[in-house]
Amino acid sequence: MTSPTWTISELSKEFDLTPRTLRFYEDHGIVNPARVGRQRVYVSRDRTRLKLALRGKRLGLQLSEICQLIDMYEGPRDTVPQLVHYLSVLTAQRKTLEQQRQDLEDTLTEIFAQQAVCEALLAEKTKG
Amino acid sequence: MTSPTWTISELSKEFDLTPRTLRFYEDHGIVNPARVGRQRVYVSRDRTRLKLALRGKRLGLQLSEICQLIDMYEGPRDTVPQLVHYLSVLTAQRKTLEQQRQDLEDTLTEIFAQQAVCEALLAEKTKG
DNA sequence: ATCATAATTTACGTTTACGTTAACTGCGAA
DNA sequence: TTCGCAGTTAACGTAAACGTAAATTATGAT
Repeated sequence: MTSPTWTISELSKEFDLTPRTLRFYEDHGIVNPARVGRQRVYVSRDRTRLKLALRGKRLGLQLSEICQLIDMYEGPRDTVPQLVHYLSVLTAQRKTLEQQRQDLEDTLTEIFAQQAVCEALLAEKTKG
Repeated sequence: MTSPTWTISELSKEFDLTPRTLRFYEDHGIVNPARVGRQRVYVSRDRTRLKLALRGKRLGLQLSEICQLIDMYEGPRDTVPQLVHYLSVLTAQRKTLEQQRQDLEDTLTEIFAQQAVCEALLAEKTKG
C-alpha cells in the first residue's frame, strides 16, 4: 500500500481555494509539495498543514504567524532553549486566543440580545 | 454638567492607535468627530464605536464589515423589511462567530496539550 | 496526430489598512 | 515676536494576500 497524494486541483476543490492560492502558500512555506516532472504532488503532511493554516485564517491570523506556528508544531524540541522558546510562543499565542475568546463571547451575547429584540419587534408588528 | 469629549491625541494614546489611524477610520465612517475650528472633537459615541471597531479587529473582521455591523447596531428598525434584513445579517454573523469559537476551542486545546508536553520534557531535561 | 484540458512559470494588477513625508495653521510659552 | 508643538489636509508609499493575464508544457481522449 502507498500513502495518499493529491493534485493541486483536487486540493483546491476540496478546500475551496484557487490553485493560485495553493502556489502562493507554497511560496510562503505553508505547504511543500513534491514534484513529478513539474507537477505538484501533495502528501498528507501538506494536507494537514493546509488544514491548520485555514483554521488559522478563520481566526484572523496572518500567513506569517500561521507559518511560524505550524513550523513549531513540527519543529525540533531537543534542547532546553528550544523548549523554553517554544513555551513562550505558546503562552503568547494562548493569551491572544483567550482575549479573542472573550471578545467572541461578548459579541455573541450582544448578537443574541439584538436577535431577541428584533424578533419581539417583528412579532408585534406582524400581529398588530 | 457637560458631556465628555476627547482630542485625537487623547484617544490615540488611550487605544494605542496613531492619529493617522483615527483619521483613516473617520474616512471610513467608523467615527465621526465634530470640529472646533478645524480640530476634531470626539464624543462618547465615537469612543463607543471605536471600542466596538477594535473588538471587531481583534476578531479578524475587515473595516468594511465592522462599519456595516456598527451602523446596524445603531440603525433604524422601524419597518418590517428593515427588521428582516437586520435579522438575517445577525444570523450570518452569528454563524461565522460560532465557527470561529469552534476553531478557537480546538486551537486552545492543542496549545494546552503542547504546553503540557513541553513542560514534561523540560522537567525531565532539567532534572536528569 | 490533434485537440481539449489541466498544469506550469512569470509578472504585473488590486484591495485593505494603514505609514510617511510635505506643506500649512493655530496656540501658548519665553 | 519667535519658537516649538500639536493639529490639519493632501498625496504618495507599502506590505499582505491573493487575482489575472500571457506564454508555455504535458497528458489523456478521440
